[in-house]
Amino acid sequence: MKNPTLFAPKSPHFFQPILPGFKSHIKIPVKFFSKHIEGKHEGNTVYLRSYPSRRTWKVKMEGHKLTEGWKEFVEAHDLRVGDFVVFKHKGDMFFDVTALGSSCCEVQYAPSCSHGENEESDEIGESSRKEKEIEENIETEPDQFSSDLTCFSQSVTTSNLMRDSVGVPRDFAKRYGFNIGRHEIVLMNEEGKPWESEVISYKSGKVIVAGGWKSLCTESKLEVGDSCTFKLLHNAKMPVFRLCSRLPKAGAEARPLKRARVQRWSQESRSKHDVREKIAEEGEPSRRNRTSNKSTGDQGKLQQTQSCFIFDHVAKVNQSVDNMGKRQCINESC
DNA sequence: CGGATTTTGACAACTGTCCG
DNA sequence: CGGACAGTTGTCAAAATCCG
Repeated sequence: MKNPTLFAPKSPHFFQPILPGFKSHIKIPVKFFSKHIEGKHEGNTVYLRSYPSRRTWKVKMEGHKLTEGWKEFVEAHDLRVGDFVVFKHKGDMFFDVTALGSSCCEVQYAPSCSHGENEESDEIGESSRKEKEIEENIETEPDQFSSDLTCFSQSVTTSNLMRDSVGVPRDFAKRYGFNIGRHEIVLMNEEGKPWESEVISYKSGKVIVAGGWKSLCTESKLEVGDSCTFKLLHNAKMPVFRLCSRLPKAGAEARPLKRARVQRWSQESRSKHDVREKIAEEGEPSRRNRTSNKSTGDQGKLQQTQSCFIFDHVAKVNQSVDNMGKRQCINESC
């Protein structure tokens, strides 16, 4: 399935999602690091350049982590959880950096007076980001979702993991027509990794997302008791349920939110989970804990389908990069 | 190749919780 | 307190896989 029209980019790229705890450091993918950096460059400093700031940021590299100076870069560019950052290696440890919002589009910065005027300055200005992406800043302000009708929250439970399916709130399902029939969708984690899935409605009125859930939880390190929020994106061929926020067990418990119809943090199930999780930990006699002996074959199929979606996603990122003026293939993913 | 076995998907019933 | 809703669990059928 090699496309002869594709070729390796002159400037190797990698991209990284902005995840909780991102301010202290960001990791360079090991593969990228060993291929393009390790042994090829002396010193432990990298230089980050960004289009909006038009200045160069000096960041310390410890192992394959960017540490000192990264925080300043993050703050200057108002990077938030759910964003993606594309690093284009221009050589000599210089990276052109592009920030993509959680909608997979390039982050727009208000044309502040800092542009041009600040070119010589060390300050980028406020970088006040255009608030056209309403799903931003999800980790620190979960309440903002309560007004965002394109979002819904669910908890990770032993049951939904076991069945590889997760419920969809009725109101949400109704609003977007998922309450009738079956709908192919894409589940996507914070890093943009997609899983083919389906929304299925039952006669009883229950609506579930079937398939991909377990894989997403595994890949995204979501554990039983964690609560996560999905945002519906309609900008693709099929609806995308993108994981845009997560609350670990402890954090979730600390939020006594009132029950809401669509936007809820599933407080009730959380308390249930506490009990059930203990049972699970002590060895739940699961009625469906038989291990699949066909998993290998199915995984092969799954990987094939996933790779198509990943390709789509990379293409999307490419497009955003392209918008900056130069088209490059991203062949170094994390 | 075909029967036996295992796995998975689909649905309904049950149960607990919340809100009006 | 009852209705609505969501999570869990039981059951069954179909599909997939194994194995002689």
